Amino acid sequence: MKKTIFETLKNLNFTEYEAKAYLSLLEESPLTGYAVAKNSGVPRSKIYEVLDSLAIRGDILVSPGNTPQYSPVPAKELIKNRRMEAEQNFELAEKSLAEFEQSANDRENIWNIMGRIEILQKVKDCIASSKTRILLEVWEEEYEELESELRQAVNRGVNVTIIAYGEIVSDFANLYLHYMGHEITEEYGGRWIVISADDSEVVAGIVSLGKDSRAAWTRHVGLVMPITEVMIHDLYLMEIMKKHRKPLEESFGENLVNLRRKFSIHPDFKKHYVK
Amino acid sequence: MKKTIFETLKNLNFTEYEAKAYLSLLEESPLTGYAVAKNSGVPRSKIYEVLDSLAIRGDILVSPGNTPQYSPVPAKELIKNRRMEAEQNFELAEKSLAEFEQSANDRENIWNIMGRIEILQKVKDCIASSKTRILLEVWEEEYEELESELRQAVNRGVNVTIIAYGEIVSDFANLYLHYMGHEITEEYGGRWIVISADDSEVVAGIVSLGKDSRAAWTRHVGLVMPITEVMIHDLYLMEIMKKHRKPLEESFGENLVNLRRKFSIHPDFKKHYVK
DNA sequence: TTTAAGTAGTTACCTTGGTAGTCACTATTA
DNA sequence: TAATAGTGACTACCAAGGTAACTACTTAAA
Repeated sequence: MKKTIFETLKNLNFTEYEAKAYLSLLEESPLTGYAVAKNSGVPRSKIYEVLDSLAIRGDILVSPGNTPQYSPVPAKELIKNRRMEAEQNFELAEKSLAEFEQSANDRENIWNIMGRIEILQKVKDCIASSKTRILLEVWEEEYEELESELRQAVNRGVNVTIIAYGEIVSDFANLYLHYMGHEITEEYGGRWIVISADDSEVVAGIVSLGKDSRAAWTRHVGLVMPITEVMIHDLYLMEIMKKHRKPLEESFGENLVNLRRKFSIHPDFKKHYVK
Repeated sequence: MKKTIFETLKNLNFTEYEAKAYLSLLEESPLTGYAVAKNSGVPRSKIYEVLDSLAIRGDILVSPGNTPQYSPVPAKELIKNRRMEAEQNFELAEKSLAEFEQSANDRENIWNIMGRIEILQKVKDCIASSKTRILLEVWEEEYEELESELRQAVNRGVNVTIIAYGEIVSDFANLYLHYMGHEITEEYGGRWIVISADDSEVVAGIVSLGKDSRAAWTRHVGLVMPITEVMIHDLYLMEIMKKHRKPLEESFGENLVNLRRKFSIHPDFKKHYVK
């Protein structure tokens, strides 16, 4: 609980000492420098430079006198101010980086994306810039984070087809579900994501390894084509299954899950990716 | 020009090396690590850790291979991502600091505010939280920055009276102008600002010294009352002047500006405040 | 009235980690 | 061979964190 507060304050460019001092002032104020040091755990020998830097930034107020008193700017105001500063900086950044409007249309390279958040961000960008068709193979967990982007794409007139693992519901996309219990989910060795946008751009990779998740993004025809085709074949298969499940199950033994299991990736493959 | 770009990137938590590497990738991509080092001026021996940290943050993309290629995430996307992160952090901060809703209603202390921006921010907060009446003595330069807050206050039903130095126009407030040429402005030794909100809160100080500007904020009755009264007296005087200018000018010589000049603060007073 | 304890503030020094900067070394490729 | 590509081992610097020892003043109890 308290850890999150400190983390949050550090993200608002507080140092540890500054965070401690500010929080103890929020709890009780006004206080003398000595008292802030005592309550916050910041060494007395440091408290005045810490309070000074807070005062100069406008995060606390100083009441001068023989023993000055310190008081915090209310958290709400502080956040409001920080937000405005940040917004200004973003606008400045947009202006000064505007000249670098690049096409970056290389059909030769394969780009590596590290980290689950980054991967999902790239997938979102893909969806957002798509014009005609999206094929998406995705797990329930990731689908939830992509739903609003997908809905927007559909509203733009993009044809969205989703092959999903898990129990998802969608009123806007063509949906194909790979039903399965949770036990089976574990066996897969991890969740992956594959997206093909406008048959010209692909992101594919593992997303269940947190920071160690890896994906590739490419416009390389030699990859876009086969990956897109694989998904299309999967769709064929599912259409066939829908209509002819019984005869197929009979010919492959008691169920098709075992067949799937036979060809699946060995769970140990993870070890190659996780440091 | 280029300095601002580096400054801006540093504010988006780039290090100097990271900024150089990213900018050179924006100018030309994809590049090998070696080429990035060459174009950007980052030492070759550092370029890979720099590019790694950029890649892990998702600011650039890596195309693996015998000699990996690097490509930047377009500036627009980068800023969009940063903005989302920042917004999330602000919302988190608001939640975790919500418990510290303090009244901070001390009528005993006088709080020192350092820096022009911080002072104006405090004045804005005062205006925003006012309920009944605002008396504001202000220069044209500062008035412009406060106008929208003042307008909102009036729309809330707050009675706003402004004593202004300079040529300002306002269709919503009671406005009293101290007309004067620019030569006279210089003589004052600096611009000040005084605001009294709801007769219970006062901010007063100098705002023309940039970072060295100083102001006091207080709810101390011993200060709020006299300061508010001084402004009211100023208003009286201006009303009187409006109607009886001629006889007064006759009794004090050719004009009243000279009288004002006689009693004004000596310009050297600045030296006490500027380091 | 001296003593001890608490309050208030300052000076000096030390450690650590991250960033920056340099040199020297090995491969590989054209 | 020269340019390209990559690595390891240093040094320097600074901000942040951390500790110790000092002065000076006030208050309350022995």
